[in-house]
Amino acid sequence: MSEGKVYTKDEVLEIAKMLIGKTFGELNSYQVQAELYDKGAHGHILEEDVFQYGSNSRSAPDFEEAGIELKVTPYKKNKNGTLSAKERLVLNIINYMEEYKNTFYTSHFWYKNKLIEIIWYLHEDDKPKSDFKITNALLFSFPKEDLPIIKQDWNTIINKIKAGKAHELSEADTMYLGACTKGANASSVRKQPFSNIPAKQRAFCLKTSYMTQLVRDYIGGEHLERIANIAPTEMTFEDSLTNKLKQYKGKKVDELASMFKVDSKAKNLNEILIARMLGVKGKLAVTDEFVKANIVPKTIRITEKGRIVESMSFPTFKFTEIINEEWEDSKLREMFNTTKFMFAVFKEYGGAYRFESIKFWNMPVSILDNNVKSVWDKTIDVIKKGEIVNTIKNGKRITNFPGMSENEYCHVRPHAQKAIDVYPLPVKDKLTGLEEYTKQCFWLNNSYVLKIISEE
DNA sequence: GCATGATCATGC
DNA sequence: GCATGATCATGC
Repeated sequence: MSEGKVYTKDEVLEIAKMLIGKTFGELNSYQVQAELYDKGAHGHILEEDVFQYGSNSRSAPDFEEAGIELKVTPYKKNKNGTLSAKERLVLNIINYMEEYKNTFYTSHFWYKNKLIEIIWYLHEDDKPKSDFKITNALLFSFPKEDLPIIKQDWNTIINKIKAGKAHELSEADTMYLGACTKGANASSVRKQPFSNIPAKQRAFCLKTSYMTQLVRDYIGGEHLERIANIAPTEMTFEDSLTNKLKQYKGKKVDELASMFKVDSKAKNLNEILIARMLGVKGKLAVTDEFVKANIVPKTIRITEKGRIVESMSFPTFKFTEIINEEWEDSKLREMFNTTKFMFAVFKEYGGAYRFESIKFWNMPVSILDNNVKSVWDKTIDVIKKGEIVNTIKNGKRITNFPGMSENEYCHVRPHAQKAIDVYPLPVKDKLTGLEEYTKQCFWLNNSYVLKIISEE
């Protein structure tokens, strides 16, 4: 914002209200600008804060007197009719050298973002931007049930800076408030206070998953079940869940099933049991907290011999799409970079599987950008060269895709209903002449998952 | 026993 | 009909 009028809170809200129902094209018109100007809204505000998405570099909130930060952000309608945020909501840049000196309530983050006027517009793929329409405005402050988690997230980020690990920050470290990269490119780095290693420039953000649920809640009126009796005040969210589950440690699966009156033949029995142990009636994966934080629950069984039998699968990739991706914004990197996992461990001893513990985990950026990337690189190389099948032995096609024995962390393997369940190939496979191939996906090695579970 | 290709089962 | 989480089958 430049020189000029000081706006009160009411005036800001009035301006926002007048924007609803207008397209960006209309906002650009002289007539609408004049109309808004008459009603007390300075045309300049629209120009700088609506059209430029409030991207000023001031440290104060956009409307300093009113204490309001203005954000304009897109959402979209999915094919199945649901709504989703199109992006994370990027907030202020994290000043590594200064922010750690504060407490949450004296932080720069809180000063700038405690009150945000969120203006939503509907993004439609097939339309020019000038036709996108502003549909909703909300004066947003963090809901009291979310605030404890936001505080923890802020602390998690600050603690990593204090530990000299700003360069290891990942958006998936936290639940709602993330530290996302922000800069012209990956080489936008800055100094950090407790290490000589330059760290990527990052900004606080409300994660895409958080914004999606906010859109569904506020615009769509869809509310989700919250995890019962969990009030993460002093304890972290993970600790409060762990604490709640402690009483069930060592209980046999069938004991738990009868305790919670769950049909013990259910295929996803262990998943249901974890939900019930936490007091959740529906699915744990669609609780308010898990959805907002993009936490994916995975149940894991450890055999009597201390082994996880199966590796962990992920969605299939399309051969024709993956070869056109850049690693930095590839689907695989995006998934591991924004997803937190909750491993629920069941251990076999005394002749039965028993509940053991849970563990939250997200992939360290260094493993993602080195080891996982190399598997991804090799996969693309194999597809591009048309060298998928190496040999055929006993009717089975032995592939050149990176296998489990080549990499400590992950591998590529079929993931389909049948071998004939295929995706097209961009390049004909040299040995077989095939133009399509059995669907594949990236798997986390069972040995790696075991290592994660075993780490203190 | 384990790596790897292949397939099952469920739910949307 | 297919995505996804889960699991089977076989040969080295």
